[in-house]
Amino acid sequence: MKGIRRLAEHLDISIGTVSRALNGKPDVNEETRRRVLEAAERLGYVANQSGRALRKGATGVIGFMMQTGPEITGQGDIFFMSVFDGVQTVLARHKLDLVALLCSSEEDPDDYLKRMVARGFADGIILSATRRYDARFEFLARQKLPFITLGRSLTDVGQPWIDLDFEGMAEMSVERLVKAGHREIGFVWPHGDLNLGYIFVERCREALARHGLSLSEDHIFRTNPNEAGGYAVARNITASSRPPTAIILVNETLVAGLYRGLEEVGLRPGRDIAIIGRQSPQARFLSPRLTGFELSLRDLGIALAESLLSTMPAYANLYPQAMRRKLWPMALVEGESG
Amino acid sequence: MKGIRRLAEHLDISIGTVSRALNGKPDVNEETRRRVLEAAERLGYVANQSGRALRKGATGVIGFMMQTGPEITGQGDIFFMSVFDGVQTVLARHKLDLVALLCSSEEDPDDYLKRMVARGFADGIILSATRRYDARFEFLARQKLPFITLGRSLTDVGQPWIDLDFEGMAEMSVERLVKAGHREIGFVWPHGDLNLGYIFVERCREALARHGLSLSEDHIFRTNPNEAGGYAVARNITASSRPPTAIILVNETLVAGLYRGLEEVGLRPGRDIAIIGRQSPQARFLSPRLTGFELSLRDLGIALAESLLSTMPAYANLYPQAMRRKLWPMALVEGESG
DNA sequence: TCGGTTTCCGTAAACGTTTACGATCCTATT
DNA sequence: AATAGGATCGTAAACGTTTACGGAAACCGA
Repeated sequence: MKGIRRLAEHLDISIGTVSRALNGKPDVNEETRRRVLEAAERLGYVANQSGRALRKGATGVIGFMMQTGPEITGQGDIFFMSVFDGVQTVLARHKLDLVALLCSSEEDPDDYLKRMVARGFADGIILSATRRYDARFEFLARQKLPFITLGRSLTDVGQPWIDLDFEGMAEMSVERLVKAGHREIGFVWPHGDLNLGYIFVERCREALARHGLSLSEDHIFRTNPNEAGGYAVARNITASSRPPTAIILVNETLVAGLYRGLEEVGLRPGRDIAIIGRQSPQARFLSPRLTGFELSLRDLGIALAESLLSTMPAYANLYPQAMRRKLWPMALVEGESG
Repeated sequence: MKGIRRLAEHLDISIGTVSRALNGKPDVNEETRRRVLEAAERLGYVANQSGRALRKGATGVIGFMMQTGPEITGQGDIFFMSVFDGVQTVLARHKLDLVALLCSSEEDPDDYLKRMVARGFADGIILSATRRYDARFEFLARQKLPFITLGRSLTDVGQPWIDLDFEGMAEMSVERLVKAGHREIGFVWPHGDLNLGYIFVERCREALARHGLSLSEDHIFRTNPNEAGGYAVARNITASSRPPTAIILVNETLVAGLYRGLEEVGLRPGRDIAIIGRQSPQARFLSPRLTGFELSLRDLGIALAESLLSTMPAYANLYPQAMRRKLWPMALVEGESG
């Protein structure tokens, strides 16, 4: 005898009443409810996930899809750990759990998501690493599964999203560098089809144009979004026919490699070449100190969760004013690098 | 009409046969099986996770428990992404999926694990961030749930484990530094109750003793396992009454902060103070180059998965020779820091 | 031709919950 | 005292699978 049946037998009441008591239904005597809760606590009973999900059609789980593998796509590492923490503080209020759906680098993300959804794993999904065109959006919309994306895409099915304000970052970075006299500005654009790169470069191009400058293609340095990629950029800069005097990094994952590479070719950030990037726990301890954009990852996680819940029928009324779509602001923290 | 019933109706055969066909049972005509598989593919049918788990008592999911939050416990960031990738290559062979069970920094890990297990989430668990005494081991053993730990603990319930060879690292580091003439060696020990710190410091003490040296308590620098923690250590070193001439870091997460801190107090690694740590993607681009220990994270993940499977009745025969307990070797990669 | 196998498939029970429905008892009102 | 209505609980169906069991047809050897 297991599960709720055991608990019911132990208390000598029916399993229906036990279930109602545990789920806070109104039609159960308060004294009985107390007894049930007490016994459940003592026997360590927790409702079996599969049985409950099967009956209710809801799992109580929110999935955060992310890619695994040595070369992380776009955002780095500790980035997610902080966002998760924010998401969870919201989910915990509703007894929802967060799990990371880990798509192997060997599997197609679209296939992976399909499998997870068909399995009925999660009641809601958070998508990251959004691509220029992202079939996952359409798929989830067809499945009528609530989801939110961390990042935009040209594929738009009307779902809520939150994205970092790369537009603002582009404008401010260019503005700052031009004002400091730079005319040859380089842009580091990670390989892959992530949408953020397109947005960023495009807005940089516009900002340059406003000053009568044009963005030449050989000032766009495409590379891998990791330290090795940053290292490679340093070489490419010096090999360039018109070496840029300033570099803007849209990613935060490769700045350490870039620093190292620049040092090896005798360029010191802030003195010989200006660098503007993104702040991160790692970047805080670079030398010379990085000039870059910063944001609260935990708050971002909170906003993501609240927006997602606001699209889920069961929780929508609790978050009436949650933001549906938002460019998440980033603040420039001045260092010595540019 | 949904699920397997829809598929069966569509093919005009019984749901029993459909299920058998999909699950590769022998007693089904090959022609029928082909039709079923083809139709399933075309309609995008995947068995519902809850229904299947309820009936089979198995979920087809392996859980990897990890803590979230801005200060990661012990191992960093990209560390896990690489390990995951290794785990998944093994799991994929058996159509098992890996999910990360994300324990919020606000919740007690023991409680969290209990909830996840009671829910019946996973058929097997991989535990990381093992503590000096870890109640999770006993709990999982009582539940008879297969699990493996990445890390040891004084709590030992006979489960398989794989742990980095901190013993070897301690011995080799001390040996190398003593040979280079160092007599005052400092050790960075992250805050928290992770077991690895105890093992490491103890073995260092023994290695020192072999050379007639003793490890004085004020040469043990306890700090947070992140960059800020490394930064703080630099200050504490100079404030010490007998400043060490060499430092060994058991963690890989704080070396960047330490470098920065040392620079600010005018100490250059490799010239003014020796540093031995752990290699990582980030560390590869430090300057001066770090001397540190390196390992294949992907292979580690593969070994973890194979060992776990070998303890699960359904897969045990496939991995008869999987290692049950293993100190995972690390190789010293010489840099310029020590 | 006939009994015995094999091959294939349908039926129905089970997994652990939740919840609609109805039954029972009690209280209050007329 | 009769009745209405509320409070509380038990019963049983349903969720979507898998699988033990048994039956029907086909096949095979004597």
